[in-house]
Amino acid sequence: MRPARPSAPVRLTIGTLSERTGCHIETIRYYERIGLMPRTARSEGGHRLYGEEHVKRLGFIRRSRELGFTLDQVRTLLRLVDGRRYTCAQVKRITVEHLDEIHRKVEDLRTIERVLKDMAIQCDGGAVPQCPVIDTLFDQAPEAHSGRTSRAPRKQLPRTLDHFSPRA
Amino acid sequence: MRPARPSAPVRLTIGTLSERTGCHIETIRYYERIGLMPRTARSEGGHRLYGEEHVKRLGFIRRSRELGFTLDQVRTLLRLVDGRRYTCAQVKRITVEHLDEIHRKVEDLRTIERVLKDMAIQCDGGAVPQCPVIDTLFDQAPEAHSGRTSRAPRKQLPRTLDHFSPRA
DNA sequence: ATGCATCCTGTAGCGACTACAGGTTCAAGG
DNA sequence: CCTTGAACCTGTAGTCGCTACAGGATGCAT
Repeated sequence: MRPARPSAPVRLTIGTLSERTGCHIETIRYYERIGLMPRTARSEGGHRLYGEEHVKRLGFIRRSRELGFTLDQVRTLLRLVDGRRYTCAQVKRITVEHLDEIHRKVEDLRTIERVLKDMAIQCDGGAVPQCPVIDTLFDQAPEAHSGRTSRAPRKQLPRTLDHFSPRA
Repeated sequence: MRPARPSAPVRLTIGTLSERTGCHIETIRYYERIGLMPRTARSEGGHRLYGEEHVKRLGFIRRSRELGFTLDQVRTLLRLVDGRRYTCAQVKRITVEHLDEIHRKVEDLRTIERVLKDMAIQCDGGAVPQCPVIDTLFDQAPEAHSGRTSRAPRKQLPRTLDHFSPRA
């Protein structure tokens, strides 16, 4: 885990760091620009040079992103770690909050899945210019601010479209 | 459903259309700009004027969006409808494709949910600067292009982060 | 010396909106 | 007819998390 000879620090190029972490070069530079990764030492010609600590840090970021944390959440987590003044309670709060959001997304998507399935099941897939999906999309009015266009109670759909955008 | 007197067509302002459909004014103008909504007649002073057909069309768009179709998919659907040369088979194909993607997202999110839960469950939520979540995020290396940093088989996580971006 | 892979900075693009700034029009009340 | 203020107009920039260039400099092997 720890380098055999601390007197000869490993110097990695951005390409090597990219390979080691699976994170694109452009993304690494982007993370540096927005302050998630530190500005590193440079070679004479200005190329970035990294060490094992950067592999670790970038791994942390990437793993967090894989779990759906936003970069803002990652930033918060890293600040806590960097300051060494974090508590398990703080980290748990962020995690549980995020977990709640994931859960909500899953629920919403499953509702959408159900509605779409119901619609698709009525198609005969025929060559006729008539389709129950189109009819349903036209006739079931979306939630209006006011007005009573819908006559029958509809299946409850999520009010927002957040599942398809990066952030609420 | 149909207007009582076709000789006196209903003329709605963009604000009224917005209220009737629940779609923000800016979004309506945006849809016009990208060609999803037609350029309408204007008042003398240049204000947009809409009729019932626009309420219907915008409702279609909004409902489709609520079900997670992309604007590109909506555009395709509308083109089919507009040309009156669509078949049930075409529409069904688009729907089922979309359904598959929703299903994949649900699966991925549920995996993430499981992993996060496993992590959170190990926290005691204490005031100590030590947390299993942080440890896990640091130690479990993300998928690397090459290299054998991970020693134990990890839970399979989705390879991409598409669930958190608008489109693949 | 030469080639060429890799690196650099800076900017623009993606999707689907949202949020202004800075101006014009509309409709109602006096 | 005039004023007020809500509603409208256009155009541009910002959001998130990257990705994809363009146009050039560097690093290293031959």
